[in-house]
Amino acid sequence: MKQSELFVKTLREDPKDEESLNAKLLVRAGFVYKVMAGVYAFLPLGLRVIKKIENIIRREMESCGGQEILMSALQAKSDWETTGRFENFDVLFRFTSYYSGIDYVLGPTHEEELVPILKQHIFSYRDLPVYVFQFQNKFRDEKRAKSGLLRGREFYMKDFYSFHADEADLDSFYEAMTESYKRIFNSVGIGDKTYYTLASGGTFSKFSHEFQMVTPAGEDDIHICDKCGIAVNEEVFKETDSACPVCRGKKLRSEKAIEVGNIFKLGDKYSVPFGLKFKNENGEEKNVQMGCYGIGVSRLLGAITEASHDDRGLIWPETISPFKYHLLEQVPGGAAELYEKLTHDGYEVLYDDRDVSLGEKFADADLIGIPVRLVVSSKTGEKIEAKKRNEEKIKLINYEDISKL
RNA sequence: CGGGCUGUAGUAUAGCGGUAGUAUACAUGCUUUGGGAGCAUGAGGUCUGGGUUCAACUCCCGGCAGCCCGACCA
Repeated sequence: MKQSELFVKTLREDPKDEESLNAKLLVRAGFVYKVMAGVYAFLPLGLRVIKKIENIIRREMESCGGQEILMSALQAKSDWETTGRFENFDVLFRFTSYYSGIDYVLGPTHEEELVPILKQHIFSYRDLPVYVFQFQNKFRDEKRAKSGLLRGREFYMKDFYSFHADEADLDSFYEAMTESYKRIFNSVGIGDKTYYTLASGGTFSKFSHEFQMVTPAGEDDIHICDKCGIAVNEEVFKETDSACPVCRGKKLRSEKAIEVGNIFKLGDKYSVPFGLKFKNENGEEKNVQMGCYGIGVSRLLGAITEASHDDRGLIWPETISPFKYHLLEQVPGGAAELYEKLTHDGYEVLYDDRDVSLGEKFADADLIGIPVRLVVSSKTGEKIEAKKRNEEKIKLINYEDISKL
């Protein structure tokens, strides 16, 4: 893509209405636009990152057997009354139609919508298990939105729900999903700082499990056991007499972290109020067992920003960068031919063809953070200059070498 | 939800009870081209409602908005 055609421009100054690093960088680099506190729009570059993350997650969810659907964001009050959560879910956005006086809910999560859907399809043990997932904006009326993309009132999320005939089946799927989550966080470039974390909130099992990425910008305190590689959330750490619940090791280190994923065994918490039952092999009626598995995609965008930047700007992991190559030229048209060739050969390249100084292009390239920068100028002759965003080393290379970067 | 801070061009900021300034971005022209280039010209602004005052962007009160701390966060 030609940068001159990108409608978004970078900002020279940090926005005054943002304090958190992820929001400052993403707004300045033109990845997102702040609509209001806790609500962001995704601009072309930001959306490309979102889509890359989404596709990594989608592949994993499909490999776990998940079928993608898209539920509605607008939900029925009656479904929320069925579970008793219309009254007591504290971050629930409720509103009333101006014309009809009918009450609605903006979905903060989708058990209330999905379970009635499955009631139309699940009757027999032969119908189980079922795995369903979606990507969708969620709405939560946070008392205090904060930290840029990390805690918003509207955010983009992957939510996966599993339905099982019994607890053993739920347990084994839960383990498979845990491994899938680890692969996802590795793929998006934060595997080394993301920990499988024991947390409270298990209504059905003793713990729920979070995936916590270590960062000073985080809002949770976790205790990491380097011996077995897991972490314990502060909220359950208090009850563990300072030992790792897994290996009983005593050497845990405390870190600030942000939750980037969360998996729950729900059991029959939602199948009971909705009457989601099936007949087993013996003709006995049983409650369906459920699990749910979330990843905050837009939060992940902010978290990765926090984890990967320097004082000049963003530094994208290759797998989720909006483009793989950023092509700069010294004089207008100087790299036009190379751009055509790269595009023709299938390279994903952002070509800075703007009529501005090379210095400004360097500054913007550092800010935007594409992993490989290519430059064509009077200094490069027949060669192409290549520099990685996370290295200082500059090399002169031939066209054939580009693919090896 | 409690507390604190802050609202001035697109963006970032200065200042003052009496004609609102700078940088940057933008428009036009010329000169430039390896780390946010130079000169000239031009256009563009005081969150909102009330109060005090001869006069309010400035002082006072309310509202709204943003950020931060706390509480909250299946």
